[in-house]
Amino acid sequence: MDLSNLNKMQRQAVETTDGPLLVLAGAGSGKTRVLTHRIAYLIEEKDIFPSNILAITFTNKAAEEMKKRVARLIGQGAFGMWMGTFHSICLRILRRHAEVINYKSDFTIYDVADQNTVVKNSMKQLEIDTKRLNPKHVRNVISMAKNEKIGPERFEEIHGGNFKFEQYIRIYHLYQKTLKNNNAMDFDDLINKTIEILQLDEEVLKKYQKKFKYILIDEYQDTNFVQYLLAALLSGGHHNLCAVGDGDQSIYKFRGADIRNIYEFEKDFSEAKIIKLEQNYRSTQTILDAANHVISRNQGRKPKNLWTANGKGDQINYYAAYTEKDEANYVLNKIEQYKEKSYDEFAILYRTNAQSRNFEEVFMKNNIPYQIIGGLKFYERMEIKDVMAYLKLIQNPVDDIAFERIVNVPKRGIGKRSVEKLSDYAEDRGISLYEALLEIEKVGALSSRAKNAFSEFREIIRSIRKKLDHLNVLDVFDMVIEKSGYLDDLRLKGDVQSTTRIENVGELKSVVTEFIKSKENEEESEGDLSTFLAETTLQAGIDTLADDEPGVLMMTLHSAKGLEFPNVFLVGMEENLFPSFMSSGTDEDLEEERRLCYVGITRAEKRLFLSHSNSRSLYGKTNRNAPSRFLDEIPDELINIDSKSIDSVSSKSALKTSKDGSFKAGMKVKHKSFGSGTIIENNDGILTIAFDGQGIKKLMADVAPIEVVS
DNA sequence: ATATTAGTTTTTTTT
DNA sequence: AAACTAATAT
Repeated sequence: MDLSNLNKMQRQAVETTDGPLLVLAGAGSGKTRVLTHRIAYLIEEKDIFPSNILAITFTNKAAEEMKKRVARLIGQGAFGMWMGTFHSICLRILRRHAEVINYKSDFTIYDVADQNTVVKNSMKQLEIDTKRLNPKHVRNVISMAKNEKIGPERFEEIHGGNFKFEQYIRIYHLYQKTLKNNNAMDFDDLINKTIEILQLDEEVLKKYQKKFKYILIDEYQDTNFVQYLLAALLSGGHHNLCAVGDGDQSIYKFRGADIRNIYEFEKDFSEAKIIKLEQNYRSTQTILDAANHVISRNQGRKPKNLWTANGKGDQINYYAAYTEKDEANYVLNKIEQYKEKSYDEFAILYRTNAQSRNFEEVFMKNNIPYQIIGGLKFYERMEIKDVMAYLKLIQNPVDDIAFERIVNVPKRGIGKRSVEKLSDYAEDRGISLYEALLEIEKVGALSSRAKNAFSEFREIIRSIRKKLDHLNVLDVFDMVIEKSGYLDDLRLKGDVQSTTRIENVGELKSVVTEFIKSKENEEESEGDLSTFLAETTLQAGIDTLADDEPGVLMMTLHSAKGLEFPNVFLVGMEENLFPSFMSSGTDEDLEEERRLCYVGITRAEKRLFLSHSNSRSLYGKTNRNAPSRFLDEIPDELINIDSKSIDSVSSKSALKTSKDGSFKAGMKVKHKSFGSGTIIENNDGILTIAFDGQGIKKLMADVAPIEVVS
């Protein structure tokens, strides 16, 4: 095993194979390189079977990438090695041992939207007003409890008698019961239930402890309590647990991640060794200096000394935009200025998904290829959720959430009232909606007309389910489309939106086709419907990144974790936006925002561009935000101030005057009451003008009292 | 049962 | 500004 291209610390991290090991890996310090070499080293030098290794990554994409790199190192695939996210690893265990906790192994996974529906339905049943108590908030309370391994009973023990919590307790109980009845698990259950299996069944625990002789966990700073618990359980016999992470990059507190996991690793695992990787290979000295200065403001951190042998490189560019459009144009101009080979050398990182729109518009207008990661994900679109609900119901007929979603989609004359009647019938008998549907004739409350409509729906599902054993996923998909009449209905509507939806359903079909192709060489059970449904539900935004379609990448700072790009734009560096107004409450929240900023800065290899906009619209209102405090935390000498280059506005798309060609961006003008200012944009005769000391106004060119000064 | 309208609510980040 | 919800009309 050739370790000559590793530095001393990296090599130590590879060779310290036994016992608990924490690798504190600063940004860009070659962490993935260490992990892949470590796995290769275990296999080649220590003669460990790949099947005895478990490696947990943060995204499926990272797992795929790492598998490839290990294969390259050892000259063949590491067959039998378990590598994936906590959720996908747990899923594999759950499918095998679901019976231990009285679940059927073909359970459905509920995503956040499904969870919200369950919470809402539960609240309705309990007659709790969803106006007075936000279901999304309740979902979060439940999820946070689960992250701490607190089930409904324990939750009641802790909070019982507390008036404020009475409702949470009742909802949580019903929520969990509903999931069980629907043979479904939410994201948190995947981990919790796996732990339950291991705790309940000594033999299963022993089996996996014996199997996973070496365990590696990446991004350890973003694990939560139950994930820590799982790691501790699995490594219980041998303690060969290698955790890799960086406390300064912990950015998932809102999801239950606990930064203490990494800070207290030594306490949790006795005789743990700690290795620090402090040499950065990614960024220029300038970029690293900026990052170090920003993160040093955090009080609750363990100091470290991240350094690089790279040269100083370019200064960091800073631009104060007038408007969001101006900011987008600035980015566009810089991309054209610095582009070498391909557009994927650039990434635009922002705090919130909504910010992608302005950039998208500018790129579209100028024919620049781009990819947006995350946002409204493919699988969250209405039509995709509809078709998936058909598949889910066929796979798991007791899934009432899926049932209710599609019972009248496309419209077949089954109204709300009829579903309620069916639901009452089912509830009285303690059966699922589908089971009630099977005996629809016996549901007295329904009119014969409603019964007919219901039995039409029943035949769609039943006929496909009957043949399920002989069909592959693609066949099922085709039958769903055909029998449900879903596409026919969309075609009939014929509007633009329906056309897009038809295209999306078509794209889902190619996803199915791809899925079948990718599982050709696997065991039969790996390519079945329940695997397809689970894999798509557990997909991260970044997992959909297409490497073969080079374009400017746009994503949130969260999605950018673990990635690197030659040129990075950190946009929307404004107070209230970044740091977010939601997190300006406590120091702890603010420190997490600062870590997010640190993550953003350290994604950049060569150049970093920081920008903010004087005006920004949110909620249909235009706001003015001060520049982000994080900008002040970067030393001035590292920064080059890009002039408020009016050129950047005028050179491209912004200035195509049609109504009044006499007003151009950059012109100094005078207004009767607002005084002097500069034209930012002339959009079909609507002028955007930055008035000195008066802010930005929009005025009509042909009626406003404006005169050109120069 | 469904289409239309008016009123309301929302965006922080995600497996 | 867009998307969701509830009330009202067809």
